[in-house]
Amino acid sequence: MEGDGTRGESKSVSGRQSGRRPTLEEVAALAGVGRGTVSRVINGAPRVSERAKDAVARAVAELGYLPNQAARALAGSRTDAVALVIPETEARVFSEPYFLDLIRGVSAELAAADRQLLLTLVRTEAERQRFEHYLAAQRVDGVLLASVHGDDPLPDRIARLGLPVVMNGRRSEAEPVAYVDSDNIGAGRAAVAHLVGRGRSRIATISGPLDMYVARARLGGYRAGLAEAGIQPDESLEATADFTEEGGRLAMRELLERAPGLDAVFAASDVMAAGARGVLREAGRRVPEDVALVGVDDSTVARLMDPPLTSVRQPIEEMGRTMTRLLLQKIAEESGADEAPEQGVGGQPRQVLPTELVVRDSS
Amino acid sequence: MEGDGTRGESKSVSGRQSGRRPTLEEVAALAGVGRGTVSRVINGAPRVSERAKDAVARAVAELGYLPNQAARALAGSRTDAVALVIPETEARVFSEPYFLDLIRGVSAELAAADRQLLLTLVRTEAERQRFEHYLAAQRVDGVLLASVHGDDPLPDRIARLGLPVVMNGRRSEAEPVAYVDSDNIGAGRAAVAHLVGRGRSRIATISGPLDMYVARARLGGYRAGLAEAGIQPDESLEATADFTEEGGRLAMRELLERAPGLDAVFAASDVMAAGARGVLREAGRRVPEDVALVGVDDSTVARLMDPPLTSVRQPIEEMGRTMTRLLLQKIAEESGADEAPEQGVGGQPRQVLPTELVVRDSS
DNA sequence: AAGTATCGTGGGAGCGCTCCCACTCCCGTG
DNA sequence: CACGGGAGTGGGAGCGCTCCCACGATACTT
Repeated sequence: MEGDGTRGESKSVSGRQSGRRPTLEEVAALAGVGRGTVSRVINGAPRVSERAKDAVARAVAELGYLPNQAARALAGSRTDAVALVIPETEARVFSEPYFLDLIRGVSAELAAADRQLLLTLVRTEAERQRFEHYLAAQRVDGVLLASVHGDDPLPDRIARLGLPVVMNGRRSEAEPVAYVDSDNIGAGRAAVAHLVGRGRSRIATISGPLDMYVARARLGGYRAGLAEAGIQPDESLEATADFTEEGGRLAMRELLERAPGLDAVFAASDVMAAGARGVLREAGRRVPEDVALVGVDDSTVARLMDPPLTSVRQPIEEMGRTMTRLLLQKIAEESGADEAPEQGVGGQPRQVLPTELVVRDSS
Repeated sequence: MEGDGTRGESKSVSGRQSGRRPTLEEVAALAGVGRGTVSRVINGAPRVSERAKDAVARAVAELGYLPNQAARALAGSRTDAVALVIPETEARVFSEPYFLDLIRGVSAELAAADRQLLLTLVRTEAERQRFEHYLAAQRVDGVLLASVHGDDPLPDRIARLGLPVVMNGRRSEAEPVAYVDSDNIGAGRAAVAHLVGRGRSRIATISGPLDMYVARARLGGYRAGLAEAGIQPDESLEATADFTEEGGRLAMRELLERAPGLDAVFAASDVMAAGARGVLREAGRRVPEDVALVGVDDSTVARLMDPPLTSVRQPIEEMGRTMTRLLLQKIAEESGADEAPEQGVGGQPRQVLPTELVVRDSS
């Protein structure tokens, strides 16, 4: 059928330059150089004369040339795209703005490097399968993985496919895969130090699920903080929840029962702090007069609480940027293997970003 | 002698140079058919014999064949990718979970259709430029546009490029571009009807910025609701804010001053309601006893407020799904132009999804 | 001076797919 | 019993790019 005309005619609308989109070949012709030279200029390859660079630049500008990504990917076997994987399970677990901030950081950094962001939310096992197919089909150059659970095999599986990976958060202290995390231990310590500074001594904590490293780290920080202040640890002051509001509520009830004399609570997330706050109110404890309260995340929730919640801020967007930078670096090293002199043996890059206490009225 | 050792031997797990992926050609060879036939089977083209279909399916399974997307895109001039554009300006404006929910819906629907999601956050003019380049470079088959401002030229510009577009929300009542919106007028009406049912009669409203259709629509719904209840409209009961908490605070102060006798407030977003709630507390007005409060979005904020906020829920994720479905349909129609189903003359598809009142303690 | 390393360059050879034309069957028809 | 025609098929011709080899020109050796 000739009826396939869509191709030619829909393009003629853009009209401004000659109908079709210009190709490398046309640029080369106009610049009076060969295809190879144009390609080198476009890709910033080293040995090209100034004269050629100039001519090509002019031709590119005149024709409004834009490289065809598909052709590039086919010929160069790379995609200029990076996947950001978010396991939906955790979307509830962390306070919502978290992922948006992370995406923001990743997106910005990727845009700056002229890379595409492929967002993949995997919630079901089926979607996970599908995603692994994706990877196998080499549709991306690398993978960013958001908050992974303690026993998630995905990171290793991806790494085994030979694809560069960087995670947000880690699965354990000795994480073998490259990651960017925030200083969760520091977060716990800072919170406790602050509470101690406010004259509190019966400081309880509501931690996250202990199969998550982030939860263990914050709990560890809490204990370290107590130790540093010379306060005896007391197991009856430690309760475990699941990062949800309801979990925070339950844990707080438990704590009040076990240790009615507590005068402060460090909740490992703002949302859990919100739950705790409700229970405290029901129990007739004033915040901060009777019980001081500190959360983690510095999310909207913290600001909207009554009283506004003191919280440990994580540099989420910055984590997104950092992990992206790390990944791009790994990708670059991988392709130009000879170009990576400093890289030692088997050492995966890891980075831990500092957290910061934001003091409000709840403490 | 097949010197090609297709199977088994190239199992070196060294990682770097992973065993080559099988190509169409190899599948064809194994299935004992031609390339064309395999392509037809893979793409579900019509006239292929059952026998051939079968042989190909078997070969595909055996080799673990996955089509190379880049090659597909190059040869077929389509990308199987869709861009979701979120203008960052509004990220603050709407309550945060909004976009994540939207992304979730889009992502799910796209995954089901085996399409890639390209997320693009444009915050600066520079990023906007870059994005338009992207589009011009035809790296996507279509574009989804999230909450666009009243005077944004982007939708029209994209449409002019000949790319299918579907927006979330609209710029005005007579939106020329295809869109999916929620029933904002209905939201206002429902809120007012509910408040009237609770015996309130001096019902105020805090609306969003009136250059946004969504704000005008909710305000319109509010007025319609009053009219339906036979209540005289009163301009001193209408205040305008900007969808932020601080804006809600300012508007509430203004309202208390202008109309101290008010007994209810319909805020056009939960976040603004939260701001208003603070002011009411400072002013010694109890919620809901003295003043009933209703928001819109049914976000986390609503649940965490004290008392929990009655709010009009929008089906955000469903909007994401719907707009994606619409877009995919447009894309399909565009390529297989003769297939165009019921779609009439020049009419862009539009859909308005219902909202739903979630009653809590604030009213 | 000739020889050798180096730079800058053009262009052939694909990358893996879709498109489409040509071809073979094999049916029904006149 | 030849004939037109549709169903089913194979494979050539690219899509626009990168890779890489070969080549001439320049620069540096000895």
